[in-house]
Amino acid sequence: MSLREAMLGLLDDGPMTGYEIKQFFRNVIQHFWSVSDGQLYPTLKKMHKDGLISLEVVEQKGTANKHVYSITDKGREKFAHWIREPVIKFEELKEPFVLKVFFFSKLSREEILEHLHAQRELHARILEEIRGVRDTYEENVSPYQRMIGYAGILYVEVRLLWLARMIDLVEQGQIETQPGLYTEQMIEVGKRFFEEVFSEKPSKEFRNWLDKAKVHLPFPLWNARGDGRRE
Amino acid sequence: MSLREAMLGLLDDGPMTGYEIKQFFRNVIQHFWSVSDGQLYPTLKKMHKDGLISLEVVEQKGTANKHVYSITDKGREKFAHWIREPVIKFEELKEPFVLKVFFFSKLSREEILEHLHAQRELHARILEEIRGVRDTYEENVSPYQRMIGYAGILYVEVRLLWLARMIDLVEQGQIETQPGLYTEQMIEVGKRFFEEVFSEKPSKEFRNWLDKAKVHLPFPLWNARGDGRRE
DNA sequence: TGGCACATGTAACAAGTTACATGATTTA
DNA sequence: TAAATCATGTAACTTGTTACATGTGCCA
Repeated sequence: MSLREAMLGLLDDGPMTGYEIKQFFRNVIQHFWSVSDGQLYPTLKKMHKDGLISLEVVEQKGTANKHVYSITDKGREKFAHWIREPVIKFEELKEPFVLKVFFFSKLSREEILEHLHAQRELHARILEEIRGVRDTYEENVSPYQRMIGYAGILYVEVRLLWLARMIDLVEQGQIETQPGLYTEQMIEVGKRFFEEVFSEKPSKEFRNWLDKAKVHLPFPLWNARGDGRRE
Repeated sequence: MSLREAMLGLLDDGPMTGYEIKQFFRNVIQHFWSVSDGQLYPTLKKMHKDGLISLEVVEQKGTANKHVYSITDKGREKFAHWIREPVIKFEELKEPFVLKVFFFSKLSREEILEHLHAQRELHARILEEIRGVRDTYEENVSPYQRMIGYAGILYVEVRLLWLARMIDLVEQGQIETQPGLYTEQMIEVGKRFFEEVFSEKPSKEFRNWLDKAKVHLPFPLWNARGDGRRE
């Protein structure tokens, strides 16, 4: 559980109520890390019981009393230890959608396209939302936190690219759905796709295809200015 | 839980023992989806109890008896329903390492670099392993399964790029670690980095930087042939 | 007058990890 | 002779989800 550590990190900058923490998760790190009430409040309670945070109840008229939590020395120590612990585990691509792709050969072309289009629309929507969050909070976060926002956008764009390419292949009938079928052509097509993504000079056809697929590169993210220079 | 569905999908192609399923997870989809014994065997047992799979015990001398499972009509129906269900949930970046980056402003430059270098080495190692798996199994999987392999490589490469860039910024002192500090310079630097990643013509300096950072673009993955054409 | 913002929770369940347990055969 | 492979599991625990519960004040 890193939720405990995430909350300790927030409380390290000053006292907060559960509701305020909840709002932070909902507004600022929405698509990167969400928490349910059913996890948040019991976790705070347990952290209090364990002496990681202290509690001050602020009486309110009309609505439930505010529970203002502050980090304790023990909590600060726990956080300091956690943040320095090396990360040795690789995060897997353990996503239900990817698992469905794994078994796509069991579906018809129409069913596959339905899945792919729905997934593309989902990601396009999320991308807009992430950009909105970035625009709203960009000036209030640390440079590292900004790097996470950029990474999120980059990941979603890469996913959109992958989806758009699969849609294209399926629509053109270049992926055969017979189980276990292996076509030389498919490998060629797949290799060339990934070859172009990061190539120095993507071909004109590839750029046209990107437009057609509605993948917007270069993105609004970096407001391409075309001067081609770096720091 | 999609483990149940993953196993139904495998058993749909023929009977397997728990051990064989375990080997499949370990060898073929290692870095994409791993399972522990403590989850695999009890899940199979529960699926059998629920009538999704049937069991035939094959007696063995010397070692534990083999439990050969086959999919039932009920299981096939369940799988057919699951694979057609639309995916409406966006997968979050809920990774402990990313959370640590979120709080990097609480660490010293040296501690940050230690984290970043360790993470880069981890990902470089995983990339080699994924490539090894791909080379071994490429000809035995469906085109869709191959697309997942490519996606995995692409994701790890993007992560490596992100890490290399952060290392560079921190080493050059372009990210200040004072909490909450906001520098115009940092935003410029960050924007330009992401501008170049997908640009039509990355600058020579950027390409040199990629070499220095040991991010191999174009990668061995697509064995760039330089003819610049598409199908 | 219906819903949203505020503010906190519980209970039941599902999913997943870790450590432990057994025991023969094969390979280094 | 140590350890890896084959082959199965249990028990305790952690983490996370979903649905439900309570109640005021404010805005359209």
